[in-house]
Amino acid sequence: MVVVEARKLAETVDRSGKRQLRREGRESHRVFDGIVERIVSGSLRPGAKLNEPELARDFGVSRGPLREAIGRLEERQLVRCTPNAGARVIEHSPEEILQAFELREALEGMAAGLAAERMTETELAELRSIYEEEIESQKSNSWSRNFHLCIVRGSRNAQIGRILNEDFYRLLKLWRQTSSWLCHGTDLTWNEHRRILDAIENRDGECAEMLMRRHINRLRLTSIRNLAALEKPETA
Amino acid sequence: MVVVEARKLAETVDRSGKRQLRREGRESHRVFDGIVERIVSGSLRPGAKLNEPELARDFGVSRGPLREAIGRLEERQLVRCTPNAGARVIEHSPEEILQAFELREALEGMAAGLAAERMTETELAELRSIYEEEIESQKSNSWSRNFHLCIVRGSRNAQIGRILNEDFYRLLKLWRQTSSWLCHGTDLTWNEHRRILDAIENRDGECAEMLMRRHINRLRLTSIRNLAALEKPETA
DNA sequence: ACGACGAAAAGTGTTGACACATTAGCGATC
DNA sequence: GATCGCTAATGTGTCAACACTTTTCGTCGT
Repeated sequence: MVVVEARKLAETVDRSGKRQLRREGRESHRVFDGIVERIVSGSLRPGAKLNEPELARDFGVSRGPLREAIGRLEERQLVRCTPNAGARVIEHSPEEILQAFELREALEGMAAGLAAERMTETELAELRSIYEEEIESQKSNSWSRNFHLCIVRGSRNAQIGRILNEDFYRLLKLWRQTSSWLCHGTDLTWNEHRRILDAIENRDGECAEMLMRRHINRLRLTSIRNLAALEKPETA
Repeated sequence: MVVVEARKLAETVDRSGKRQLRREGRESHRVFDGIVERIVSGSLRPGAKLNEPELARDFGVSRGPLREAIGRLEERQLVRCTPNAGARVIEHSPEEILQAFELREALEGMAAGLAAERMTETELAELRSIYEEEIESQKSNSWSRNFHLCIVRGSRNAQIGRILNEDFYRLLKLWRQTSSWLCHGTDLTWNEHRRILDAIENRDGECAEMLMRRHINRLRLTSIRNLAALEKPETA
């Protein structure tokens, strides 16, 4: 009896047009993407608390799908949960960020080597055009990612691509929000990119890998210097 | 009234000792681990459906935490969800598995190089004792992982370690359940391990990385040969 | 005034129920 | 006899409510 009552009530609410269930897949995905966006855009700073009732209200869902999304975020190392205290946006130490650059060196190095062997002529032309746009616009910040992205795609290795795209590049965007010492593109970048492009065009996998690893290692070392200068400002 | 009834019932159930809410963290973690165990042990075969009501009953939880666990599993690429059709254990093609070995080559190669520079004398002694146990027991299957694991730990890079431990090694265990063509340890393994150990003991990072990459690449190439032999059995 | 205690508020972890989708089973039709 | 359509059963996606925990804030005592 009670159940029937509840059901009738629910149906009435539905008929009134308050909210009909949509069939466009799962809400938890939308919420996941939304929270990722808030994190990498800086709207949710590292260390910030993820208030479940508030977020649920923001995204117009109940706490069920929201908690699903938070679980996914924790699995992706974007938030950390503490028992009975909820989730907070993860805070990475400089050491962890620099370790991630070692990881990136290994992955993008391998990717460049594979790309040199596996890229099609069409992809090669695209890579060259990306490089030329990069030079022209004199902006390596946003376009640099495209250059690297194009090479990773060309490696024909979805496993490596997934880690870089869905883990590293996402975190990089976040780190740039908060860590000013992280090395951005400089004049050196373009020359390094040119040499990498050249190696790939010559189908020289070994050389492409070496140059890519040097390129990323230089970014890491420069970041370390920036960090040291930041922590010891007496040299200024 | 109804609510009070439900509450009293719940309390009664609790008092009877059937199941009181524990404070040891979240159920979704336990369920996650449980399902991972079922997947890597072969109890849940690739392609098998994850029936939510059934699994919920098995683990003694409701579907809330269960769905949280499934979301985490999907994020870890252990299951794949299709809208309104639930989750199935992921099926990796041979190509994907072989790509993962390229990923492993990059990561473990880097890890070996870093380990050569960073391992303490204590860790080095441990690595040597693992190697010697491996020789003695003439079993590289189970111990090989320990040898590799020890090197990864010695690299002092938690980012690389996390991907290998929580992604690759977990999947490797699963793949070995279903893909007979995957290369296991052979006589060659011990000699390769010996040379890697030697390079690390000599603090020769470059050499350690090269040897580790060759080692893993050989596993990949041997697996490819096994696979080809399996698909073209006319040569037998 | 300041700190300890305790009640109220807010938040987290979990549950059972509901709306919609898919699937399986059955009978009618050709 | 096989196929198509309908119906019931099973399953997925979501929600609101509940139990317990943590935090907040007001009160009291010193």
